[in-house]
Amino acid sequence: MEEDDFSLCVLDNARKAARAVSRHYDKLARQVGMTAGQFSVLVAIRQVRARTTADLADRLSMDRTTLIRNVALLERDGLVVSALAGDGKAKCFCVTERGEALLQTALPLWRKAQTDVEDLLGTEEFLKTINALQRLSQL
Amino acid sequence: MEEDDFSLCVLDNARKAARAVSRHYDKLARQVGMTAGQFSVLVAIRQVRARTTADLADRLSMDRTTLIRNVALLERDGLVVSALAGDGKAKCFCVTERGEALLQTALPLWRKAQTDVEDLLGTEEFLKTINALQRLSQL
DNA sequence: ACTTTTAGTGTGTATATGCACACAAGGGGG
DNA sequence: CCCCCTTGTGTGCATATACACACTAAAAGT
Repeated sequence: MEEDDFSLCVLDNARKAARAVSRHYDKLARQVGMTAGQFSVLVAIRQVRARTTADLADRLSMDRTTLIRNVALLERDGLVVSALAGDGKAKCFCVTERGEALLQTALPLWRKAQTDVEDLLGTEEFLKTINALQRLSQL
Repeated sequence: MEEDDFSLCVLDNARKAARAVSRHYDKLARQVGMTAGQFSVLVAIRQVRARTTADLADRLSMDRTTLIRNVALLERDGLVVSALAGDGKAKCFCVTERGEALLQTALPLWRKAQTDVEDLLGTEEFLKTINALQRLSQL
């Protein structure tokens, strides 16, 4: 056990980083009445008109059932509507006008958060870090 | 909005990475009846004999109240005991024999998980990634 | 036509996370 | 002595996360 260096534990470091980042983005997102996670899902729905929830979950690298509950909160707040697709099985989601408006007020805050990180790391390191995170996601 | 590149969103990428890493480590940890997070806390308690919960939470970059509930689960399972320190306010934690035994069975799995990541990234990139995660934690 | 497979949705349970808040004890001023 | 401040602990609430499981409907096999 003595030869184990837990300061190199990927789990610890990944979760610490995610917690720190989430806290930072969350503080900003809550200024406009959402959580950081809700912002992420809202952007994802807006960008990719996913055909199924499983499809959307894949793109977010999130468990499908986690996504379902996240979207349910967005629907509750009137930011998103869901509808059954023609075939009667699949479900599709759309951002409402209110959701779109909220996104617009949130965007400047998101940009600030991004530049906060860029300022902390420097532009070059920023891009390398994003790349490292993307490679970890493939695990 | 068109100029925003959400594929560079630090929040998304950090959370995706943390979810992927957590899933990987969790699969292994559950083979010996714990979650990955519980393993982390157990190791932390063992390594640093923190004087207070706030102290321990700081080292894990975790909210103090989150830690309290995590430790409560460890106590419930008999892996950790807590005791009030002499001054009557602070609390200290110790890993029990059972907790130590469980740690020993979990360690080979942890080492495997670490080398899995190292194999995915390569040794040099592995160390750079850990470093990037640590810098993100400072946010 | 009936059965099986497949692709999709949703629920139950357990854990994790953190903010707001309340509570408790010791230590100084007044 | 009492008030207040600091330093601890713990709870309530809301959200996030994911595994196991159940349900539904189209599609395909025989």
